[in-house]
Amino acid sequence: MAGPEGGTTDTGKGTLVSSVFADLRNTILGSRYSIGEKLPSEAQLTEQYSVSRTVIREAIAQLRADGLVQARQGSGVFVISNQAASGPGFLQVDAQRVSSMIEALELRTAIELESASLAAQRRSPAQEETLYERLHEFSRAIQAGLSTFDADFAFHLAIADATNNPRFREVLEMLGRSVIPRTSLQTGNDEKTSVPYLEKIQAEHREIADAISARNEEGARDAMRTHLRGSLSRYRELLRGSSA
Amino acid sequence: MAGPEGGTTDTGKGTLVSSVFADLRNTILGSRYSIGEKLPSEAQLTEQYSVSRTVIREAIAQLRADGLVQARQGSGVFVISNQAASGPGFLQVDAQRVSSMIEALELRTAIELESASLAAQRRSPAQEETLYERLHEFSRAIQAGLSTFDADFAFHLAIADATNNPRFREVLEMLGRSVIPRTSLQTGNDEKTSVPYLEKIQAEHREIADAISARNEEGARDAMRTHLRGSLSRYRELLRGSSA
DNA sequence: GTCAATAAGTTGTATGATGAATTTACTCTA
DNA sequence: TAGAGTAAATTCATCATACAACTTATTGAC
Repeated sequence: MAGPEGGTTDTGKGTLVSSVFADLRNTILGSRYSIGEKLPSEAQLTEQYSVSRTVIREAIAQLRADGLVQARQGSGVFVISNQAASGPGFLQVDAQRVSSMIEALELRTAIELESASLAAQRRSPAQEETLYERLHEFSRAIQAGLSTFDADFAFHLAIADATNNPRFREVLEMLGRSVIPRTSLQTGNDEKTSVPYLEKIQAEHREIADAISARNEEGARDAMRTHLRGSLSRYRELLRGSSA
Repeated sequence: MAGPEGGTTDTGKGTLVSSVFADLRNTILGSRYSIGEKLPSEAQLTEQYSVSRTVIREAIAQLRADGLVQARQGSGVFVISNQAASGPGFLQVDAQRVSSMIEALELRTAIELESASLAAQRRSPAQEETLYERLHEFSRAIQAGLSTFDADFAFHLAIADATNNPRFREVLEMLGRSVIPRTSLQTGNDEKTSVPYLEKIQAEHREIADAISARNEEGARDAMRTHLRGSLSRYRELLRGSSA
């Protein structure tokens, strides 16, 4: 077995297939691939997610069923659409529109407040440990000058897992990474990646983790609210800035 | 029945996976399985189509992406819908399993707490009016001896609308009516439809509406929590009862 | 430069094994 | 006999390996 690390999000509940599927789906819908572009090969994805080829193939089969990709034998898997075949209202966030991001973020706030509270009630020792491990990874990413993007999301997923209710992870994966300040929203982004800024985030994360660890429901909820309120206000600022 | 039968599309075009997928899909959409029915096991399907488990599993993965079936480890693969593209059934709740209902209800609690709070902040006068109208409809349904089912759900949707964030309605619709105690869960249901019980619900609803009307965020949140906590405990009781 | 043969890379399928969750059957007890 | 507890059988989830089929890049001869 290879180590339980790798690219993005793994450890947790739900099936591996659904995790990989959700992640790939978000990646595609988030326009991180352009139409016609080729996905990494199955072998590469196997590495990236640290799962077997079986899992990758089933996830891709689901993407195919959604009409997002098309596989060509001998050649590769290609993106043929980046729009959800959204029928009656799907939770698709338009990462280009700030207002859409704010809507999603409010929704996510709802989920995460309860998530933090439930996690404080129910976390297992193992889940507590995982939480701090994610915290540490975030720290390492800062020091290494790497993107904290995945580490941030992984931390929030770990909280969701600590509720022992797999639905919370599902919704979070569905909403994708819409909370996390993206450089994809052009915003002079220097500030967003500055070390002091990231360390503030890290401190907020620690606050949340500590409250969950102490089984302090109220504290966890409050710390999470503070954390997300920060993101929300930053987005609101963006919205004002762009319309002004 | 070995060999390439089982009905329709086989040899000829495309991959084996797409063949098997198309055939299974047609079978399900053609209502040859009823909702909740179990598909043949992977081993049986392997025999039936004379293909490997890999192919069967990928085909089933696609059916899952289409929201037609749901796989339960250790149990089997079950049909959960026989309608095509009736929405990207993601957060499909298995109404047959009480545990699944509880999971969904916890999720819904998260949404509705925030929803009530935001509604208290932002409701327009028109939305306030709508809220009381729904309340009234619920009342009328009780007196008429009709089902309060739709009225109940409509009330909650009205709150979601009062947040002025359309996502809240989307999620609520997605989760469906899973909060509302269903007679579909066999439960001697007489109690559930009794007038005193319904009037208690109605009183709780009024409490919520009043708090939103008064722009009392905390109050709205608390009233909603009380309301949903009731449903949750009723389900928990069911769970204990059925396992005993 | 052209073209055919070859090599390397990628998806499609098959097979066997192990783990985890659930259901069913059975045994033992009171 | 009834019931509880356990053992065994099912069934999906995942991993690992192997080979076939197809595409693309490379090579070598002319």
